[in-house]
Amino acid sequence: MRYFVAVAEELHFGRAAERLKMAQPPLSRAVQQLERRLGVVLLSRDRRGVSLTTAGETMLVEARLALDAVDAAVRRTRRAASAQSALVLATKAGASHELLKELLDSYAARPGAVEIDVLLCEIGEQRRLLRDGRADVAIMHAPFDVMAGLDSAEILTEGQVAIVPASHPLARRSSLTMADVSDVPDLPIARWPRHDDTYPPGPGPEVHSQSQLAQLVALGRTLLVIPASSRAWQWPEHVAVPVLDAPPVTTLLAWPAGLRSPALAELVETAERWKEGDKAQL
Amino acid sequence: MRYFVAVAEELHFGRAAERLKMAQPPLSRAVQQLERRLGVVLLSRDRRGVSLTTAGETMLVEARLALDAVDAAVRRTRRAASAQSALVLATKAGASHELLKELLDSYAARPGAVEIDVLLCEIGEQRRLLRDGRADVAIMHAPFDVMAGLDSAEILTEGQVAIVPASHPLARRSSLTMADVSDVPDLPIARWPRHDDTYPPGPGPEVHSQSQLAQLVALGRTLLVIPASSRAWQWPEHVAVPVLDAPPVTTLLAWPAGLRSPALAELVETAERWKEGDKAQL
DNA sequence: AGGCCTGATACCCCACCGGTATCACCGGTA
DNA sequence: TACCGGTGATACCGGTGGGGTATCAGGCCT
Repeated sequence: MRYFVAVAEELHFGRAAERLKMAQPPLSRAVQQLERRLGVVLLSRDRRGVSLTTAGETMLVEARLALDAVDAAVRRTRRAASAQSALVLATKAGASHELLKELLDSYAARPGAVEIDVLLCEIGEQRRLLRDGRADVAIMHAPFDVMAGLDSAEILTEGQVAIVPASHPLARRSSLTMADVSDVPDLPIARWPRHDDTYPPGPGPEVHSQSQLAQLVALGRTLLVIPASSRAWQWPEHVAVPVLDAPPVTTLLAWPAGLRSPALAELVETAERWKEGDKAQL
Repeated sequence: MRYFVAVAEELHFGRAAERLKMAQPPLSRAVQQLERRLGVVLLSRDRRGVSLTTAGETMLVEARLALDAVDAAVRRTRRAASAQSALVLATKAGASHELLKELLDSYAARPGAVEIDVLLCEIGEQRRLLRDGRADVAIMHAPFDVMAGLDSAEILTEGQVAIVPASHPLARRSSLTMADVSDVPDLPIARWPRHDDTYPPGPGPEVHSQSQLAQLVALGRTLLVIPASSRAWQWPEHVAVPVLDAPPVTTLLAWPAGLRSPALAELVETAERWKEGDKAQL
């Protein structure tokens, strides 16, 4: 199955074999054997190249899930065996430090607390980390991250702010609307790749990592609308202006549905208690 | 991994080997090898028997998920290859016939409709069927069924009714409350097994299948609170009385998160359109 | 002390996986 | 049209490993 996925991704037996660090003939045979065992043709080998059949497409997505599940089993088991099973929490680099720090501190103060490793990842990568067992729980942001397939607990809901250069006219406003920021010619909003790795059309710069975006913001080349608590990116030469009608962003803890270990349950409970306390402060 | 799960479930190498239709020694070796590869002790072989270590417990749940995912890949791929990929819909035997029939009929009337196989299953079995690929979509009932890990679309929300023998005093009431039905000495509510196969305490009869329950209802030995549309179980000698403060039950379509095939998307859209039409009727 | 039941070990054999060498086929090109 | 580059398939071979049987080691009963 791993072999099939490699071939399906490369659409080329030679390159796939190279990636798998093996020779091409056994790879061909292995895929043929998989097809024979399933009784299904997964790849159509036309002259000049390979393409997926519809069954092959199903197999590709299902096989990825299955392989991730196997990886997850291995990783989580290893983790459960070693050093009193620390939890691994995945979070985007841009997420609020203060929020996370407070949460981790309150959790660490609990009697039965286990160690929590923080795993920084790129945007949109959390799902994958949870699925293949590299992480146990992630900080995510609704409505940006799709929560499908995950259980979650809300931590904080807040408005969003626009980050603009201090010298820009918009910086003098005390508040903005989406209409104000969506079509600023000299500060186009950056474009992220879609799931198929193509970019949506538009004037903004193409970015695929947080650091790229940070760079562009620092240069004053793009405008950013982010949750109010995500202040990590605020340079002195930039100003944060509330965007009144931006959809509120909810920060939440998310974990694979059904995999609520005792340690995780405690963390979630801490978060919920913290949230209550936070509300009381407001 | 399959071997480990068998041993972990039986907690006995001999019986596990028998179940796997193989001899005991290779099974022992295979499990040892898995432990060596993971670098983790999964089973503690004490004198007289086998028990799971904590790492073994994680492995058991993760391995089950992984094996199900592999099964799902095989099943869904096979299905995708054969007969223009029919959808398989899983539903409890007790769910409303009329609702399902209307839904299937409206879907079948659509131009691009594929065939839909209906798979009847026991209560609580739908998750498993979706997970291991025997079904693509299921009819479930919130709040009874936990939707974690699944995407879903609501079809219908309705109140619940109590099914009581026509001769019983409660049958003469035009409506009831939960307090009325929760503590009727001669009609105790049946008890279902929990996930660990033990039964909650209480006076009611223990049941583990729909047919058992149907039998008890027919005998007038238990009282039942079910969604108003689930009339399949209504015998002439029984009466359905609305229970005003019973939590409303929502019937919904559920499918594994993220696996929304085109055919499934059409079915969901049909359901949602049907729901709108239904509202208009009210 | 001896039988039993358990899981582990010893040893054997064949299937299968991976490697190398080579073929069959197609497309482009001179 | 003949050649060549490139692709995936086939032929064959060797070693690992998974499965089998026979047997051992240790704990618990009688």
